[in-house]
Amino acid sequence: MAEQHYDHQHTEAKWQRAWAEQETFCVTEDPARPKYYCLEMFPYPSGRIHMGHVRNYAIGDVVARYKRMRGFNVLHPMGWDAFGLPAENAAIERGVHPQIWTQENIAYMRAQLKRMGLSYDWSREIATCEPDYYKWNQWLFLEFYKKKLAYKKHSAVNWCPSCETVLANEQVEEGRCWRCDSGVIQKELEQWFFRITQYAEELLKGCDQLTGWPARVLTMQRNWIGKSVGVEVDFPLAEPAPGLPAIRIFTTRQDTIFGATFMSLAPESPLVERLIAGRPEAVAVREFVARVSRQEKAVRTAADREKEGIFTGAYAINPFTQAKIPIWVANFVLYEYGTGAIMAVPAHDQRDFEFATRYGIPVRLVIQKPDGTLAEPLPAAYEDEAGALVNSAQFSGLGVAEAKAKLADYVEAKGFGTRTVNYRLRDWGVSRQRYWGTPIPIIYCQACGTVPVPAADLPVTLPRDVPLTGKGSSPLARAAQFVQVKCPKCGGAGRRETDTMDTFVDSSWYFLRYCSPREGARPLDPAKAGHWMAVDQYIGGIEHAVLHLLYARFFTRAVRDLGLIKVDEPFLSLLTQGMVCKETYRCEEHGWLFQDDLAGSEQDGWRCKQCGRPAEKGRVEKMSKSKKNVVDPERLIATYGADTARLFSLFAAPPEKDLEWSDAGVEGASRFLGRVWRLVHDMTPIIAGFATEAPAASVAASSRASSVTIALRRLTHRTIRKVTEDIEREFQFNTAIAALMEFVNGLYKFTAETREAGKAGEAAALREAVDALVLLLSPFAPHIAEELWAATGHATSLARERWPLYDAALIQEDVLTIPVQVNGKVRSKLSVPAAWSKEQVVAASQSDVKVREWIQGKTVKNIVYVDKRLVNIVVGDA
RNA sequence: GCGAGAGUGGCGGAACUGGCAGACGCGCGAGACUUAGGAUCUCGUGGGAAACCGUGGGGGUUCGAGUCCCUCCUCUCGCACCA
Repeated sequence: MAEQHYDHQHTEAKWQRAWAEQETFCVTEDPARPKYYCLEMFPYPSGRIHMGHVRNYAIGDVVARYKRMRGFNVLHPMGWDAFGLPAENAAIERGVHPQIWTQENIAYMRAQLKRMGLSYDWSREIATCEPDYYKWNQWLFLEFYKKKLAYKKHSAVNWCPSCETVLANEQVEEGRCWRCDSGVIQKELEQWFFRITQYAEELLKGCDQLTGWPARVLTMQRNWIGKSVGVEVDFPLAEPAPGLPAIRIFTTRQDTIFGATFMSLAPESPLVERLIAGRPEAVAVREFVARVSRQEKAVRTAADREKEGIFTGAYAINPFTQAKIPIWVANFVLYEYGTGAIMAVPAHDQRDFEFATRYGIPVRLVIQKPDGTLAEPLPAAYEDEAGALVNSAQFSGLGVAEAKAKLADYVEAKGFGTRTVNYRLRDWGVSRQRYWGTPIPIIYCQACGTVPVPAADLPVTLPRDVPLTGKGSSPLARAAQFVQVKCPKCGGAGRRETDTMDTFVDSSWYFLRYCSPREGARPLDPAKAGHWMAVDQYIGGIEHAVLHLLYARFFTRAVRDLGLIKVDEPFLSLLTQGMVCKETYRCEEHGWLFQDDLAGSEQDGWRCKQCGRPAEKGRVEKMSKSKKNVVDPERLIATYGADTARLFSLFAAPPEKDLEWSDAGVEGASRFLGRVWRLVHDMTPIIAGFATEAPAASVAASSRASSVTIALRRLTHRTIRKVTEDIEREFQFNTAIAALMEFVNGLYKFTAETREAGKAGEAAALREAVDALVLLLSPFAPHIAEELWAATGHATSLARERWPLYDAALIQEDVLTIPVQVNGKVRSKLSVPAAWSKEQVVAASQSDVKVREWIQGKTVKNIVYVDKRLVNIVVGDA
């Protein structure tokens, strides 16, 4: 028999080879066709792909293949986010050079991705650790430096006192060093920054344009940028210090300024020292400041951290009440935000309230609730903005919103201060004291100072042999050959910057590089980037909702302002796929257990293979090595094939929701493909005589409109519509695949009947159905689809075929089933011609035997008719 | 605490604008073909003996509510001293 068993290994390898040899998915700019840029977040080459990758890239590949079939010229590239810490750890732990380790991983993972049958243009592959790529990181850095978008300043870094090293944020786990578990402290270092805050307002406003992004990602971006509109106000000192007549604060609640009964400074503020100099309080205050800044990050940032502070001995004057108010230092005031000093209004700010209560500072009510029920002493701060001002001189009686405006006017008119906007977004610190990253292209010269490496000297390549110990600061600092350099300006002795760039820099513009990946003179070819950008559909994990996406949006604007591209936003539409999860198992003796470490069964209970104790079934959690609930895609693909792996991960849940792993679900996906395989091969002899071209025409020509033909064609065209709409509507692949399953179930019924009849018209309609099935299946399971396409007599690759279109006329039913309700409960179902009018359907429903039982002896009060859908007869007692 | 999202059969999940709840898959049951089948094909499968009851609980709007409104509960994910 022709069908035999479906051999996925052979078939998948065969088509992967064919696609590669024919360069099926290589693209160039084509003015004749609309472009479509489909992009999935590129992976870190950690060694092997995981199920999250499978899902991410399966989703992206369906989009790319579907859009291609819809006539778009699709750019679908892939590459490697290849710089990063794990490579350095491998070097420290196993003595493998990061470059070797990375290259080997890339080679392995590339082969894995190829085995998934993903329709990438591999000729555009990039790896960020290659000098050809990171050269342009450096080039962009220098352009930013020219525009003062890159600058250097002192800043606090995470420091592990035991390892004596700087830690990246992601190496700090709950305030502790990931390696030795010591408490991480903050240490001041000179670091490079990108001035992302210059674009804060634009990045915020841009969110409104991103209609193709999930609302929650936009919310997270907006919150991260954190715009606050308020005023800065000077509070004069009661006894001005030399050169320090006043302390400037920032507030968004200027309406409460009459309630400011003290001030608080951040412990880090340099003003503290100037205020306490020569006072008896100085010693105690210094001690307090030292204690707070010595505190570990985890302790300092804990949510329930107790508010504490110390009085400086100095007083300020509230410019509105003229009251003399004490100046404190408080642990909860942030030096980095606003002016590092606040006016404290205990009646209307919970933090100030707690502080005031603890230290016996007066609480002054200045906003009264609309119902007037607030009375002193307050049990807690009233922070709500509903209400009116009281105890606020000429401003008393104003509503909060109005008072904010009037007080801001007043502050400006009197010269007390100015309206100000603050963002919680901070400039992006890009210096990393690591080896495996892009060297920052800067030289320090005794005579000339900070000197950028001339563009002609790029790239500054990473020296190959550098001892990596994980101790101390930048590894590059120990590479004398690298550090010692002539100053490009004066030729004198210079010293290279030894920090490397944050790897987020690499991923902030890689999507631009894909447009012209081998461009040698610039980071990108403006004509090509102009053609392809922006990315039409970006797909990746929600974990990048803030940082990566925000940095990429910033880079896009910065590169735009260098004149290289024209777009403002990099990603028009964003799909954040859910996590891949699986149940966990735990043994009280041996901890988390792999599936393979379990004995027993679901019914009889699971046991630990090692000790025989019962294994407790835990909750469904994100697949992770630590929980031992991972599934290796390689095994999955080897056993079931890439098509099954893809189909399962697309069918089990909608893309943006979490997906729960299920062995049975994989079986189901595999079984479905087997069903398709057998069905199509069963039909091949029947449909062989019918042209592969224009099946619809041959159906029409030979059809004598038998009921079988009509029903078959209706099923075919309904399926085309359903699958198309589900893909177009938010990529609902799970329901699209369900529709294909229904199609196949339906076709199985037709084959039995049709083989009996064997009429020409029906065979032609079957040809149409089978062709449609294979085409509709192809984005999801491309290998088996190609094989079936060829088996049914087609000479060309499916990948270049057009997506089928449905004929609306064929979808129409001629007989409808209308449920008839009595008082909202279904009592009967009517089969009526689709052409019937309301009156005809209503009349038929009232004469229906089953309906009559329910309306007999009752008064018909109302009849609701929903066109072509339902009748509801409302009756009451006679 | 604040913000967002979600609670539907034994399980994963369907149900676009209010209109037959449970598509599709898994699991389970029955049958067919078989030396055999954990393969394949067909049929059935929310609960209940039934009237009826069923989309986290309670209330409301409506001829009609999984869907809209109010309220409460639970879970998940973000942000958590940003003045």
